[in-house]
Amino acid sequence: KYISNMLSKKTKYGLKALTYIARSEGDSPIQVAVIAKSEQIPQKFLESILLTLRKSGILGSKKGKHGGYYLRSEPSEIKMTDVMRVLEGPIAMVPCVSLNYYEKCDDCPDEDKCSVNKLMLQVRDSTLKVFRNTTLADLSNTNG
Amino acid sequence: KYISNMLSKKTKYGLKALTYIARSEGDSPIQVAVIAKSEQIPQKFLESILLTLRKSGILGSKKGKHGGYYLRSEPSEIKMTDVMRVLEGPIAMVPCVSLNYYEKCDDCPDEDKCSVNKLMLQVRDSTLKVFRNTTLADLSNTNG
DNA sequence: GCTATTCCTACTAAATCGATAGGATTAATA
DNA sequence: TATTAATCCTATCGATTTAGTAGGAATAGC
Repeated sequence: KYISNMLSKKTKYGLKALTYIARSEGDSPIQVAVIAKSEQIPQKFLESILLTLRKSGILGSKKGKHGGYYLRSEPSEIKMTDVMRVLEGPIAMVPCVSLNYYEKCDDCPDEDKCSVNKLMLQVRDSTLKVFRNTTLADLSNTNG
Repeated sequence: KYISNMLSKKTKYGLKALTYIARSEGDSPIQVAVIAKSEQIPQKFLESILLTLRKSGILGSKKGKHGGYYLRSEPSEIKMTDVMRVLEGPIAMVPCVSLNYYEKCDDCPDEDKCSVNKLMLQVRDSTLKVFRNTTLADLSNTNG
């Protein structure tokens, strides 16, 4: 078995693109083609990802010539919890411990007695803590 | 999109089965059929899962009549890090932050400058912390 | 009106997941 | 020794998801 890559390419590309935009913050929007080339992301794929981010309200866009994408808030205001939920979906590893998308497991009569539930609750909490404490500003401040 | 269920059924079933075995600790091994029925897991699927756990050394088995599976260590000695690695694979969300299965990302020239890397490193560390601090004994002590 | 850009819909190849099928092997016991 | 009950092994399969690709419509600037 190869390495399981639990983070999808979509999310990875999305994070890289957001970081790129945050670093390029000027007055004019950034074009998909520019990001795609710089970050080595298939352009058409990136288009669809940025579209998702725009629909979720994280990015804004401008059409036509000299168009592109821009951040709708300051990087320091953009939390990873929001970004990850848009790109990757619920943060919980099982629906029965999800804050925003809770669902009962059909195979589990009693959650209080479920060992999986207890374990995954801890994982969710610790992951959430990281995402809540990290903003896009932290990502783009990576120095190099 | 439906709820993303990042934890596979395999892992979920495996954890439940291990918990069941830990709780039933007597002198005789536990049969697949018994666990499958009690935990509502497809028997044939469970067979393959327990086989994996046996091959990894977490479970032992006895063939033939009155055969079955048993733990090879005390529940308090069985760490979730090991169990999760066997069932779900590497704990890291991206190969480039994996302790045991490290691989460089082909699309990433410099890891030190990579924003995704830094974020996922934190997630890995916090998840690892949970798995290191939890043993099968903790799971089976869930009272009910 | 030309051109550069986002926006939208649909399709596809490959991989993975969640099983299922069918039997080989082994051990207890009558 | 024959029967039976269990693990062990290999192969297959349908459904879903992933990671794109294709093709063009809509829009804005010049």
